[in-house]
Amino acid sequence: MPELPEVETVRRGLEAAVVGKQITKVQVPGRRTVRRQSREELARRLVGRRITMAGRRGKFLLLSLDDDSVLVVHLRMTGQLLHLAGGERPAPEAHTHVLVDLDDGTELRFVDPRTFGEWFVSNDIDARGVPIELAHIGRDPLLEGLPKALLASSFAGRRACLKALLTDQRIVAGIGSIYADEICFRAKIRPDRSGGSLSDAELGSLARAARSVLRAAVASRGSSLRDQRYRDLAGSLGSYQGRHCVYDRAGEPCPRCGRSVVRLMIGARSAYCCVGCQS
DNA sequence: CGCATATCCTGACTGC
DNA sequence: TGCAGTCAGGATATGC
Repeated sequence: MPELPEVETVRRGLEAAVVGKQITKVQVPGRRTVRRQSREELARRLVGRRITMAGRRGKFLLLSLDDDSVLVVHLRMTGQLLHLAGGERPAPEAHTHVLVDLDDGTELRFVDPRTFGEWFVSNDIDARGVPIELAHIGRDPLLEGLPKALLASSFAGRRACLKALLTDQRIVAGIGSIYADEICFRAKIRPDRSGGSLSDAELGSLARAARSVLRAAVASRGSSLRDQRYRDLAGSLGSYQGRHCVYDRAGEPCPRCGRSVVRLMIGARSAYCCVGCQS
């Protein structure tokens, strides 16, 4: 659910709130959030470190530390990273799996009901500052752009449907279900088309649509759905949901042609589109 | 290799 | 009102 625009909004919040701060205490009550190392090891590697940079690659948050390691955080479906002001110490809400105290008296909390989210500390960082655990992640459309040629070479000969390819993080990093549907709508292409069937012009439209949808969504601080699960660091909702043209709008009129938006099933997953103006 | 499917998990919602 | 069933969809493991 948190996709590139939501994660970028959290990253910007982290940049303002925690960069330059030192970690003084780490508690990991959750059993599932830290999986690649022990909870004790994660805590040991964080305490005493200063946060030097807040980065992002696709849907992964990257907090660089002053010993050249990187704290990697992925929100997955329901993860929330919250920053509590100094002195503000309410009892942790349910499903709070990690608590990090900072030297300015503020605190970071990770809340994640479905426990799919993940934290780990990596020591193996490549020349771009990306942990080797994320080496398989593809191009980030905001950081590195999304040229038509990349889509053309990645989609050529592929039978898999466009939505599956757009959400394949090895090709393009950061697009999930919401933005895949919105990007396909803007590009006027059905999400159930096979990747290999797209024309050169359609690949161009898709690349342009991806850039403009993602940029607009970042400007609106991401999308908070009906469950209001996605919130930024301060707990505020995004507003891009008000601009969704098709996602979760089955039965409502297409804003472009007026025909009813439909929900397709691609595998076991939903895809929303307008069959009137997407082909 | 490509592609589809199952899996992890909780909470919101639906229908009886 | 309660309760079973369904859906949500991130990434990864598996089966073919």
